[in-house]
Amino acid sequence: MEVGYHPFTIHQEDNQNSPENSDDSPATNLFYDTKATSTSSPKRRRGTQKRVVQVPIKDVEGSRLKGETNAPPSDSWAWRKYGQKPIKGSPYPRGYYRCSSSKGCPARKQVERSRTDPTMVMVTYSCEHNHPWPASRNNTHHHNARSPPATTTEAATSNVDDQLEEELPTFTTQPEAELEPEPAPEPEAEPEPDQKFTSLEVGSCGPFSTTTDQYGWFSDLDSTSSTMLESPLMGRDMVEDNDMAMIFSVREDEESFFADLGELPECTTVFRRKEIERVEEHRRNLAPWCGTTG
DNA sequence: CGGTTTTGACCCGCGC
DNA sequence: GCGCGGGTCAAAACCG
Repeated sequence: MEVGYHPFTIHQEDNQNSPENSDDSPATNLFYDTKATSTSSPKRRRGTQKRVVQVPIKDVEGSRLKGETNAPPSDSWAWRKYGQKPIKGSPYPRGYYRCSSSKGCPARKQVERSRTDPTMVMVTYSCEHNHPWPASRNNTHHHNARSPPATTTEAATSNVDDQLEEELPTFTTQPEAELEPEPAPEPEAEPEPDQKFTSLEVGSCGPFSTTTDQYGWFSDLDSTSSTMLESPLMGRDMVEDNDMAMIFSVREDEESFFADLGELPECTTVFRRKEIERVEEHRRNLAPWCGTTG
């Protein structure tokens, strides 16, 4: 990775968004459901959680994938590409990646360049509910068998990760409260963490983790943003408490981006760090979103 | 040699 | 029922 996700926006989405809205409609873009998927189709995994991150392409360009239009933004996990598909209406293909950090890890991500803003890349992380993500490579570089991230763009991670590690999240997401109350045990989702991972914190759920440590992916992100946006749009049914449904980190210069979104402003709340800390403390009492092994 | 990427085929859900 | 589109599989190629 080059610089992690610097300016970024984070969304949560239902597992099955309208393809048409997958990335190019800002208004819809900012509204993503977090309901776990409940279809029975093997393709539509049950209880999957999704998070969408919008990453400026410039942060990604450094990673030159051979002719790759969607250089997958690097994060602290190892991903292996298992497919690529042209997306209707988009000049850019969508890349499908699966977590290679541990065996049987159901974590996936999709990388696709934004249609409306080719300078942005939409990264959709998905994880089965209650499935523990492998520990962020942030904390585990040394464990990985293939020392240098064998995958795509993650080659030059170390420095940035270390850097980011220091400015740990002053913000957090709040997914768990919105999740269906059912424990939803998913035996099949139980990963057999690779041996090499057994000594790691497998409890954290990667991009879906929720404590400072567990905010694995957030810790990968630059948290220099001074403004957080909450999107109550997640829906009350999913947000049973007053907890934040979601927090977007937005650089000031990106606020203009949101200003363009007609519906957004009226349904967003600006959070300051203090606010974030408060919420974060609150949310610590909540059950982890993607669950822990325990 | 092992892991990753590429890419066409296949499967499935959804809309008509 | 059919076609379309998205997501996944799997074999071959590629790479370190």
